[in-house]
Amino acid sequence: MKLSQGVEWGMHCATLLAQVPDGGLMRREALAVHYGLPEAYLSKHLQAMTRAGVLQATSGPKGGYRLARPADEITVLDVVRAIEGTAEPFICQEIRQRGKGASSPDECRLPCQVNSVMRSAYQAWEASLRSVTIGELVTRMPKSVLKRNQRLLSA
Amino acid sequence: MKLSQGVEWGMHCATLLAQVPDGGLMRREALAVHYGLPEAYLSKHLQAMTRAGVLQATSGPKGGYRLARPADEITVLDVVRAIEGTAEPFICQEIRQRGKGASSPDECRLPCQVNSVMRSAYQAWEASLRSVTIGELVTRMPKSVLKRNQRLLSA
DNA sequence: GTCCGTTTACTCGGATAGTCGCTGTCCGAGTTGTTAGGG
DNA sequence: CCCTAACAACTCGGACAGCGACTATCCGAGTAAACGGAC
Repeated sequence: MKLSQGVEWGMHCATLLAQVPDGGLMRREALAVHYGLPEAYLSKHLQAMTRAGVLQATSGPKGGYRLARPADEITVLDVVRAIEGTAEPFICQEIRQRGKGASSPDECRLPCQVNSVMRSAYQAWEASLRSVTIGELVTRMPKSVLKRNQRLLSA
Repeated sequence: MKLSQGVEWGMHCATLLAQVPDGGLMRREALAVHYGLPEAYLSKHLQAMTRAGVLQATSGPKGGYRLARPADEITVLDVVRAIEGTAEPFICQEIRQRGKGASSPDECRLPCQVNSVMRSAYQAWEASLRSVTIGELVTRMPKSVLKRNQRLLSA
């Protein structure tokens, strides 16, 4: 139960891209420099976010990344799932049906309660992440930071 | 973001130990056979649960494991944390303070919003797991299974 | 001056090693029941 | 017959390899701008 550090990178990059004026782009290197991250490895996560449909990439000169949708329509969960994948953290292996004390298939009509509890917790986690958008995160940032970013991004 | 399979093993073993009459014990081998699990590896997880204070181990002949507390006072979260550890899944590395666009320490008086969102989601996950006890899981099991276990455990 | 083709430089994407933690296994330390001997 | 002490067997605990996933990096494929020449 550990999240990849790429989640933090992806989240901050998404919030930064949300501050880029209108349809502007931002190069991979600019993102890396802004947060002091290794550019080569950051590309791996940006790539994943692009595949997941969170970012949109443009090749060639004047190319770069942009948000694929308005920042208010991208949830934190979207970013996390883009980087961490969509697989559930708990995978029930139905050990109740194995071994000496195995339950019959008839007794397993109802889903394994252990699995149900774990799934409920996961859904609560997802719901919490889904309730916040990238756009909201931007508005919560200190105004001095937003101003500085506006200045840096226009240059 | 992936849970160890040991969580499933630990959960089922805990529910089974909750069905042992009064202060009875259960050997490691008996637990492994009941669910068809490799005894050697299962010991690793039982060990962790013992260290965490969820189980209580007795050495020597007639030894074995028992629940350290009444089943109604052991939450699912207790078992999960015993096996997975108590470290938070998201560890904020404060990249907002690094790089060209670094925020000043004064601007970081408030906690990183990304970190706050991730922590809230984790707390929601924990709350969900804390709301269910091992005792409750036992009552939700099919009665035919409980009967069979009673018979197997008395022998 | 305008249009077109070539060149060129720049961007992202995928293929490639390195390292940490979970997976899987074994044997040793500690404890308790047992048993043999003496009183 | 009872008590004691050594023995033996059984249980859990920690130390030891194996493997997959995240970490970290590089170079190549593709693209669009820029430039030079022809009309």
